[in-house]
Amino acid sequence: MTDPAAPTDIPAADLPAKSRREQIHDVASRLFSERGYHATSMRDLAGELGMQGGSLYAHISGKEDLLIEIVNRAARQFDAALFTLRDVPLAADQKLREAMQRHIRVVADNMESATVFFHEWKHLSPGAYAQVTNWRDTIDAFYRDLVMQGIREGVFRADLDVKMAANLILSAVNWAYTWYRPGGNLTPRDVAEGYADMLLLGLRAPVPQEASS
Amino acid sequence: MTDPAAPTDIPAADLPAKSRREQIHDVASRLFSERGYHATSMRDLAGELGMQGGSLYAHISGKEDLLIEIVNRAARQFDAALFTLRDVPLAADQKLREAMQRHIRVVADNMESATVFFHEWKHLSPGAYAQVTNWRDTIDAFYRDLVMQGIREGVFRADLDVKMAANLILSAVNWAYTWYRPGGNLTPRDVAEGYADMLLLGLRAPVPQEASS
DNA sequence: CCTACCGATCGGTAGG
DNA sequence: CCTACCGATCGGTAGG
Repeated sequence: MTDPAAPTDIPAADLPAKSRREQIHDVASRLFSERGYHATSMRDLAGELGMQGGSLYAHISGKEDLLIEIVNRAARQFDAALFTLRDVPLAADQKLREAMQRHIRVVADNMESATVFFHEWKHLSPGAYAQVTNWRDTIDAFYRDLVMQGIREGVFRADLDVKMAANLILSAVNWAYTWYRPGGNLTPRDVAEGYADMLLLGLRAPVPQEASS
Repeated sequence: MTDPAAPTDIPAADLPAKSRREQIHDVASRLFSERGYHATSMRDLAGELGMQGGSLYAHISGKEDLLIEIVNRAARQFDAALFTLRDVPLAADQKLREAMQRHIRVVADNMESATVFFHEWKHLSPGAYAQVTNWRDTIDAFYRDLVMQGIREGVFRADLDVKMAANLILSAVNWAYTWYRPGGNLTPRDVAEGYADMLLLGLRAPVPQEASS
């Protein structure tokens, strides 16, 4: 009948068998990002997975642990993307391009957990909350160091306010979680390159040099 | 006894008598911004005002009406700040400076309601939700028009992607709600001027023109 | 993973 | 603005 070599009962390559734990994590990311942490009930979550509310507790220890894991995993993705860049010998403008590209890619590839990360971390209990604020400080420091490097090397304007420049860069890459649409016509790379061009060169047209024609 | 002209029993100028309705609105803005809409109970709210949960309903008609009013009031502030600027005859770069200053001022002067606005509008029921998305579109359009004006006038680079430029500007002014601290050493004007300088001129140091000394 | 249940708390109302 | 209450729903557990 059908080709005996056809692997019809093997999961498609893009659908590797996910552990139940992983499925719960994914659905929680989606629901928390769409409705918010407190507006999502454990029964909502269980319903989407075709099980009863109480059954979730065979796989997880509590609602907050789900939030902690989503937030921590997002934080680790940003870490992995940026900190390998710290000591790469690139000029500051090139390093900024690369950092923005990686940063935006993490946001774009994880829109749901990024949204949870930015909106729901305030609802963590003190321990996990403190971890996130510390993490945020290290990301801020990464971009401030990058700006300082650029000034030191003469690649960036000497009169930049380091903190404000870092804030401006962070605004651009973080705010993407509010408007980026993964299926659209802009890749994360397009956004990062466009943003980096505008940030590095400015919006204003260059003053026309007296043309020597 | 005391100077009869001294208005000692008149509320201080900075503490005008606020209606109970207004007090509820203020406390709700604070609690919703700190804890989120769904994590704030009507009893929390009443407790901060020294009353019982049920008593709130003598002044308001429901929890969501509070959220709607906070969000709508914030939207109206942005409107009032930006739309009076639409037809002002300023060059695009100057208009951008002014718009950013006004936009950031609205955020800075209303940190709590701005936070509620950006985080909680998704929890509105369909009618109010649609109003907010429409409003967001008009703000986007304002900045896109501004960028287009600048390109048309030759003030901005001709190769700008209008949508991305508008997004970058919006990122800068909106993200301020996450880090600005009203008591700090930066006024909204400082932030707006610094951001506008960086956006207009770029972070990169000008290429050294062969000095004609 | 289900059934059945726990105490706690929710937004909101009735009647005063 | 309070007391007392409503039905609904919450996160989580026991026992299987």
